[in-house]
Amino acid sequence: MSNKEYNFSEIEKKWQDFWEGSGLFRVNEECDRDKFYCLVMFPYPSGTLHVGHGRNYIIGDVVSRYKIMKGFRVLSPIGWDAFGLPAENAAIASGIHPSIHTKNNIKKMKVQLERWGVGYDWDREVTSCEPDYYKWTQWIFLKLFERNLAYKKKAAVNWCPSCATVLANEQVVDDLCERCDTRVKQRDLEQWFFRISDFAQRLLDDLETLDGWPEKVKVMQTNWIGRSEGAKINFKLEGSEKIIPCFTTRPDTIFGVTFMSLAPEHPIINELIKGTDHENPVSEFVDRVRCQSAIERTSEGTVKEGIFTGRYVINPVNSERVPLWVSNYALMEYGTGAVMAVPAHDQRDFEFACKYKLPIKIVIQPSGNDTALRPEEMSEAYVEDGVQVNSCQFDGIPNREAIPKIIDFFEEKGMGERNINYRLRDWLISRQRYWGAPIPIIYCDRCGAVPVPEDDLPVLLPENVEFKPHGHSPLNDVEEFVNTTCPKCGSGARRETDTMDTFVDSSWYYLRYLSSKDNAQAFDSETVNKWLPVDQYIGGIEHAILHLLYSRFITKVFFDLKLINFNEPFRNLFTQGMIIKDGAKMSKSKGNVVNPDLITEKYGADTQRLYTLFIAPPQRDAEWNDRGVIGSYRFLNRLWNNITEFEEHFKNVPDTEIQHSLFSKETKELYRHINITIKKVTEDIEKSWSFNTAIAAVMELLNMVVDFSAGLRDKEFKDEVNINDFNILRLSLETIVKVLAPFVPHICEELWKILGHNPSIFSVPWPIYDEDAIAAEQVEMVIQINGKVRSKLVVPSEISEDDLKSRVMEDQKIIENLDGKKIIKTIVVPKKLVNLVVR
RNA sequence: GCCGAAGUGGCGGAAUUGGCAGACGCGUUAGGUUCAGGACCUAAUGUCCGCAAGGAUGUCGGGGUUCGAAUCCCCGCUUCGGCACCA
Repeated sequence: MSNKEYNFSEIEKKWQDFWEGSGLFRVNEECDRDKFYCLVMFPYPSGTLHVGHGRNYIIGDVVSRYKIMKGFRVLSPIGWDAFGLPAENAAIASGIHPSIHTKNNIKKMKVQLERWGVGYDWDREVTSCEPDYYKWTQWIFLKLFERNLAYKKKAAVNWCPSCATVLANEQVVDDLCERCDTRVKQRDLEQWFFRISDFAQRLLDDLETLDGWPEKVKVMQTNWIGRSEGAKINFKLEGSEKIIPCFTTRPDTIFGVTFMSLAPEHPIINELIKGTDHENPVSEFVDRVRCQSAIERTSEGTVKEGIFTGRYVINPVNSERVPLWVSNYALMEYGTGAVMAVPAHDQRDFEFACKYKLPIKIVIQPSGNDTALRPEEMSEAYVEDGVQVNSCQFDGIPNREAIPKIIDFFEEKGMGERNINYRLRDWLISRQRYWGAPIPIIYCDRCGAVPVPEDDLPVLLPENVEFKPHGHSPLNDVEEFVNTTCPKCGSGARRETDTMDTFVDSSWYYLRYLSSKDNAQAFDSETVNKWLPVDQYIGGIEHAILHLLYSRFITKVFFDLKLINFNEPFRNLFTQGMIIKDGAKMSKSKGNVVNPDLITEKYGADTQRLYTLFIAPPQRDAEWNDRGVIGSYRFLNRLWNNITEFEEHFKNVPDTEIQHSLFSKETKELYRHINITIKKVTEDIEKSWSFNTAIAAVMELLNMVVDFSAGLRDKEFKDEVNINDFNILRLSLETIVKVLAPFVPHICEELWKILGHNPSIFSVPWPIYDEDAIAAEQVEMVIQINGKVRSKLVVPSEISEDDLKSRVMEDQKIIENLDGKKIIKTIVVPKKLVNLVVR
């Protein structure tokens, strides 16, 4: 056999041009055949892609091409998440305008994507920084503003000093900026928010409908939304008509309240202390605590601190006077900003009470009361279940049962009500940066914040801007941008100079692909309703909360606006694992980036694709091994050489139907394995996306074909048996080429031609296997004695149990091993094994 | 602390209604081919004992269920991810 290396660069270019020219991936949205919307998360144009990024696009391409062969009309679009900080930071550093920088990067990355042979409908390309895209991002803002889902408020927000902008909660990880790892600070600023917290329950409920999502992502979103059930209880302020409500998940502990904690930001504090002896110390405490960052305030290790206000509230159930404190562990953003403190049954309250010598009152005792709790002996709060004590009419009831009863009691007496709280906060969407979609709002002294009329969209980003990181948007300094007239009253007014979080851009792009060139609307409802939800979404786990939660939210808003008829954007989600190099995630700063261009140059795109798929199951992280690439390259060359050496025969030997009656033992076995392989590959793709094992199965088949073809080499195919043998070889090679086509499309197109067919292999239906051919006539069975393998027997697969047993007893090795011992039990697993239990 | 995932040769990984552990590939070793290198071909390759035939042992550790456990149950350990002063 020849050992040439195939000319991948010529072949790959040729077929990439062919697919582009023949419009393999161009899809007419009017088409009503079986549709399949396959979507990969669109990239941020950072400049270059590494092999780790490649995994995402390669997986998406495998799915698209497989579905095409299965007869689906596949929509596979791509675009660019093109607004964002890196381009602007580059502008500050180098003076190159972000739009130039971004366009250059897009050009480079597009070449990379094409070189991988990943197929897209480029006619649908969207770029989020282009006015014809961000016009509609602004339109979406207006729609939310109309429905009061976009609003401005002053709040303590996360400020990244390095990025010189505010960040959403989701973009702060362990008190660090998700982008640049700088420690964020708390600042009181007036900012724009989207009311995502109004959708908390729906976002939670609909997770249950997402059967095609990884459990892990659903758990993460559930945690992030953080629902807790409980009650809101009204405490009267002593000496006032005022009520201070507080939220609790443990209304069963209401009789154990011994103090109340207010968040330092609580608006009532000032009036509580005004003119009293407590005014100065409490104010000082409040000011000091408010300077701390969120993490200093809220981490578990932080020492609890507080100060007495001098005032009391009244516990509604027993009229006890409850001292009112301000403490650093009460958060204004959660619940009502006031905590009813039960030191006996809450660890935080317990620590606080110990520190300030506040009373501890037990209201729940462990059941089986041999070990009754006593306050003076407690070293930590008792947070387990038990039986109510010191709780008047509720005494003796198990606390879990008491909860609804106590809430009913509150509701009857007007003391409080059922209540649910969520951890999810509203989405902070304004950014003090240039390179984003301007928020379409105009401030007028007379009319307030006025939305830009739809007809005036887009609010264009001015081109000539000075780039400096100074903590307010560079747009502030552009007079002709800022100064405008009020759309309502016509008097002089100023534009909003903040831009939108880029996650707003990416929260709706999957809709725009369906009408990327439509100048009259963001998307066409009818078309979108036909093609969405997305059948398969593929992307990184890092978006488990951010992008995927925001997109679900925006989809629900559109649903409410009756713009779309579906509630969830992505029916199936696949999160691929990271490619690791030298034990770490690839990054420029670590210098462990593997450049795909070098791999493609040396071995070709198909090799890179094959290795990326073969390296590990796609959902798992995998270590990139440069040596491993060569194995994939060898395999493709082996396949190439085994087909091309018979090229003449494929032309000359008539391609007659295979005659089963002419099968020899070898041909029958090969025919059987052809069918086994089709089955295995199909099931691996369909059921579990186990591309690595699918490819391994094809490798096994090729190994078998290589052995088989050795016997046919140099033969002339003249008699009937000969021709039949050759056509089995032909069938096996054609099958290999077909089932490999989604993985390594270029070489398969070329080999399909060499096998004597017209292009394209993607117009060929996915092969179907013959179930009957898979059944073997003979099987090898393992013979065990006491669970240890002692012999193996080849027997007819339909052998009777009696025949099998007598064959076992005649086996020389078994006779030796039995050594006269007594057989107590015989276990027979048909077609697999026989186990003799002996003593 | 709570929730979740994972742990198998020198390496990536395979095997799940419980039934031959290590498919496939990398690496390594030996041989062939080659002026040479690479490439290619053939064979071997978990560990230990043995010239061999063969035997023992082996899937993070310890128990258990079973004729039989990588797989099921219990108790631990390690790694990774999420949440974490959210009342």
